[in-house]
Amino acid sequence: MTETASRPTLEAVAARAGVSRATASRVVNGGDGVREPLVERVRRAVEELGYVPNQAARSLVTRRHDAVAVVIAEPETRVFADPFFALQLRGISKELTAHDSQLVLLLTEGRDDHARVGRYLAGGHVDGALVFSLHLDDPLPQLIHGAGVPTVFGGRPGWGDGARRAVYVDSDNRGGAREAVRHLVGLGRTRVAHITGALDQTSAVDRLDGFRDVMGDADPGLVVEGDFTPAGGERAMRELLERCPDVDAVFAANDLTASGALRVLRERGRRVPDDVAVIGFDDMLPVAEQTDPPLTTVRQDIEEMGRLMARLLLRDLGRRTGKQGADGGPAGVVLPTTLVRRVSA
Amino acid sequence: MTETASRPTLEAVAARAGVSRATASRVVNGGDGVREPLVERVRRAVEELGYVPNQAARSLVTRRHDAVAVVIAEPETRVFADPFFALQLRGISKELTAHDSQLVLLLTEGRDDHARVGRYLAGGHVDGALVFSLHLDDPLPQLIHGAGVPTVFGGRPGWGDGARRAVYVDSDNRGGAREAVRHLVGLGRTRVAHITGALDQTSAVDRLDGFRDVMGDADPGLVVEGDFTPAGGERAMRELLERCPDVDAVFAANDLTASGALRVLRERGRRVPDDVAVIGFDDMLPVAEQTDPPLTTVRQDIEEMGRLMARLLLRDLGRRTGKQGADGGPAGVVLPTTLVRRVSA
DNA sequence: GCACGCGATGAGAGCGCTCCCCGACCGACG
DNA sequence: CGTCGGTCGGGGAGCGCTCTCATCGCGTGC
Repeated sequence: MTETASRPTLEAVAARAGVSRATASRVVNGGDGVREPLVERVRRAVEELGYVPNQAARSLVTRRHDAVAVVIAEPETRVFADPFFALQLRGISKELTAHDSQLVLLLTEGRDDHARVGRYLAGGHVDGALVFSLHLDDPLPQLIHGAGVPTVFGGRPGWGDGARRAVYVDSDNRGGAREAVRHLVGLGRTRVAHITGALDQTSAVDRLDGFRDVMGDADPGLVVEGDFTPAGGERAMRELLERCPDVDAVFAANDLTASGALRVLRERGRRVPDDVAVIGFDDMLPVAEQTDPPLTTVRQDIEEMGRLMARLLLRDLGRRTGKQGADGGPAGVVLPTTLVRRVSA
Repeated sequence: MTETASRPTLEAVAARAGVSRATASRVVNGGDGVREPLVERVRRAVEELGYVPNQAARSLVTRRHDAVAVVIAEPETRVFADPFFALQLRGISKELTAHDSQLVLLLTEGRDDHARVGRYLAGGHVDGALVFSLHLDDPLPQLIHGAGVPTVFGGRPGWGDGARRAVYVDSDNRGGAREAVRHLVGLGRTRVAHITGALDQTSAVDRLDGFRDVMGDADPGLVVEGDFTPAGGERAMRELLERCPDVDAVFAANDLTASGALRVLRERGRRVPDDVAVIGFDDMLPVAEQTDPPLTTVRQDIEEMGRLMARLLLRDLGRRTGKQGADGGPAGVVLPTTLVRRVSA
């Protein structure tokens, strides 16, 4: 067939259409300012030759790449393997595709990788970056911020001052937590406990804050630290039952934690939701729907988060005439959450 | 700081090091044939200037991109959101990173996207492609095969003839299934059933074949079609219990299916594994470890699959002197599976 | 009917890099 | 000490494209 025989160039298209390279270029790039008959001729030539622009040559002169890096920091098996990132990637991918941008995926684990990512971004291979970094002490966000690449963060970045200027998209962790806890209170529960997530992540901190917004610091014994895993949920639940046997409701930092808690509750003969009501967070379907009983939880629209991140970045890239948007910028966009009532609360 | 002020070029590095552009280039690309003192001078200049090669300019002349596309076809929520792809991506990413290649992620759903992907790959933006396509009738593999881009498939592609020549990496679905079923037989079970996966996917077909390898076609009533979902597993299990109440073992096509089956079994008062032994497939941790009882299952090393795919592709790219490896090539590489014994069988 | 103006087209200069090829320089041998 | 062979460094072309600028042709207004 069409062997690897070097692909046709703009020059070839122009020749076949009987126009100059410049005109052919104009048509390929939208065709403004070229009269209809010529446009038609060029289009046909492109078709017949199977012409595809050489992106490298184009980038060389435009300094644009139509590519965005997605950086996912430290994909420990547990974290990365949950459907979270898959959904975000879907959302991001859809939005980027709609704008003819490519998605360059950068997965990192560990310091060496950080340096590599930093170099890559600073190297100007992509127009911008979407960064997921879960840990408060992760140096990556700062590093990237310093690289001078337009960036949008997924989830509120945890670093002090700079965070204020960073653009990010996050779920309303605090508000969602409040809603969950209020729901429990509305059910008439008085001994409401919270199993936190890994507190080195902003989402865990924010959910804890939401819990406290409603419950205050009344009984510190009702807050137990978890780590977003089922095992952590089990451990925390055991501790909780020991410390406060009269607990009648648990708000778990995520669904996985809740599933662990549920197991302990069942094992100890506590009925859910009769004796103890349980609420999770995430609405991670394979988990939330499969627990026994099905889990009431706070849903966040993960895919939409991804889409929004991409949209924000693309918008920023679009109006990159001057320097940084000096308009004091919209630091963060926070997406609403919704309480999904199933059986457990 | 270092404003966006155009990044330093090779020219600048050469000037600072007091050598020619060509020499600087040689050093940047390995430094063969340049004497030590000069190498050192250039290296320092690179360092001081913070020089990063312009990939576009380089690609323009070398026709290499150091980038590989990963195509994931039809990421329906369910499919894409399971940890499967995340793990494969990890494996792929690690291998690519080790070879200084970038990972361009292409997610598709539907026909339009296919065309887009085809165009992108044919456009020569990447050196090769890693393709995941789950459905037997998916036109994508053929389309890509036709695009003339070096490709490795994830999972045995389902299309007729061409498949024979395609390079792919797969788990030993058939062998794993055999092992699972033999284990059940070894437990003394005589009425062993199989809940299949979605039979438009090669993995489901292969697992069914493995089941038949051991059980023959003895009792066709013991094979029920599922769809890889928990709901499908429930439905199939109900049908099975109705049709063959004396069933004493179930080999489910994957863990999700098994979790659905387990639920029905529990609901019907059948004890697992005492009355009915159950085995899944995948060893998808969040599921297999959380079922009640914990699931015995067939583990496949997903991350390794990804890594292997990347390695195969890179190797192929490396020796791309002539045309396709005319050595009749190693069509497929099949990774072994292992039976993980937990409680359910 | 003629001059002016504006929009459409073509020519050409690079973008930053690699790589070919020639010139120069070094050491060694006669 | 002269000359020849081998090796290393520099000059230059050109990858395919975009974009500026000059040119051309047409329409319009007086």
